[in-house]
Formats: sequence, structure tokens, C-alpha cells
Amino acid sequence: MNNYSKQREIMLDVFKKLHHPTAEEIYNEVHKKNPVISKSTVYRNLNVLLKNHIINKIKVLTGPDRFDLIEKKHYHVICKNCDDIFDFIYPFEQNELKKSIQKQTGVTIIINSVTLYGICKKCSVSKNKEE
Amino acid sequence: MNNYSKQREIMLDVFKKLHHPTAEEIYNEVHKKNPVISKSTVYRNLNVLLKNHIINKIKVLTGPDRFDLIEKKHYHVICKNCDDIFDFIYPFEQNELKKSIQKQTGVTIIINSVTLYGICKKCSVSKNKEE
DNA sequence: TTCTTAATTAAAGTTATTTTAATTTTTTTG
DNA sequence: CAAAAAAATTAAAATAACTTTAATTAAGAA
Repeated sequence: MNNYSKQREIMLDVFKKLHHPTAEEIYNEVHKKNPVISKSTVYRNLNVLLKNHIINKIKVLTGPDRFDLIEKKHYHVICKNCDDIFDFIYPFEQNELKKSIQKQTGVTIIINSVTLYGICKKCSVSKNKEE
Repeated sequence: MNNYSKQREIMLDVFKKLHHPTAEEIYNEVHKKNPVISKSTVYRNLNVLLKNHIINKIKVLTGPDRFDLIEKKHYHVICKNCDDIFDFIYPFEQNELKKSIQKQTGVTIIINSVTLYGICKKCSVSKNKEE
């Protein structure tokens, strides 16, 4: 990937509109702009963008993977109930954590892609009703 | 799930042997002990154990989900290259982080299931050869 | 024991994603 | 610019991981 193909450019455009989209959501949006683009192209280009560290893949507990543009460093909290993703920032880069993990596991954190799980506001309200 | 079925008991036994196993790996091990247990039972019981907070699901970047017994609080670093999972401990429970996330996102962290990504020792060595 | 509920199995179904093979587009080079 | 080579795309088929279904079996309560 040296420069961008037309479809890849459209995909990047679409990324700016959507919030943590799934491949399907990207496909739908991209399809509006150019109905000729196929789903396999979307999937393939997602992988190209991933390999080039232009986007991130976010794994949720259920349902399809989600993606986001790597722009500024932020982390994700995922609601264990509805799988909604929220961004937050935090000074995780303190060497302390990095060094501690190095020592314990031998793993060098390169992309501080922190994911936490919790219960979002909506779900903590509605949880009292059902179940 | 009030008490355990035979198959569920076997599954819990198997969990103590394996390190972050996939459903398939659990099935294989369980199958050795009792060849009559089906794959659908393994999958179904994994979901039962998840709902009852006895095990955790770990999402890796590629490949099938992994699971582990919730015993003592620990977190995971996943190698972006080989998807291997390493455990580490860290005092994340400091209220500071919890409160900060609450404020920013409205999400209440319940299970501090932190996941970070990096490159493990093995991969950082072999990476210099290929590609 | 008989009734009721829960758990299991095997097979079929689903969802998300990848691969393949044929075609089209883009880039390189003479 | 034209021919050759490389890269990207499409549609369809294939795959991987997991879930659902329908029929059967096992367990617990009355």
C-alpha cells in the first residue's frame, strides 16, 4: 500500500463519520457513496489498514469486530451488557506500568490499547427492570 | 445453575489444567475424560459459567475466543503478533482510574478486565528475520 | 412412581470473515 | 504512449466459530 486506491480513500472518509463501526456498517456507508464497492473489498482493505497501523481493531464480547481510526491515543471501556464502546483517556504511559509488564511477562507494550469492561449508565438503569 | 452437572464438573476440572484455553481445546481435553460429551455442551456450559462469573472470556485479535477461571484478579497482555496471552498483576483498582472513567464515560467498571497489546519476546526476536 | 424441569446430544443453521478465481485497474518500463 | 507486470477489485464459494433446534435423557419434586 503505497498510495490509496479509490475504494480505500472512500473507506477512510467513512471512518471519520462513524463511531467504532463494524465492517458491515462501513460497507453500508461506503455503498451509499459508491454502490459498486464489494464487501470483500471492505474486509480486505480493513486488513490493509490494520497492517499499516492506520486503524485499530476492537474486539467486543459479542458480535462483530469494530474498528477505529488511530488518531489520538485513547482507550476503550466496553459495556458488558450492551457491548457499546466508550472512549476515555488516561496517563497509562507512565513507565511504571510498562516496566512492570515487561518484567512480569517479557511483553513490550507497543500500542497501549487498553480495554476495560463495565456497565454503562443506560444498562445499569434498565437492569433493575428485567431479569 | 444451582449445582453442577457431571459435564460441567469435568469442564471445571479441565480448566485447572489448561492455560487460557479455547472452546476447542476444552472440548478435546474433556473428550479424553468422557468421550460422550458433545461440543455443543461445551459451548453451552461455557456460556453458563460466564453468566455466573466463574470464568472470563478473553477476546484475542485473531482466532477463537479464550477463557479462564476467575480466581485471583489479574490482567492480560496479548501479543499482537502471535496472539499469545500473558497474565500480569497491577494495582489498577486505585479509585483514581475508576472515578476518572466514571466521569468521562458514565461507565462503572465492574470487572477490571484490562487487556493490553504488545509484542512478546519470541516474536520480537523472530520479527527481525522475516518480512 | 409419575410429573416437571433441566441438561444433553447431534445435526442443522447462522454470522462474520477469508479465500479463490476471474476480471479490471493501475503502475512501470521500454 | 503502448505493452507488460503488478496490484486491486468483484462475486461467489468456502471456512471457522459459534448458536439454535428438536429429539432424547437425566435429575429432582410431588
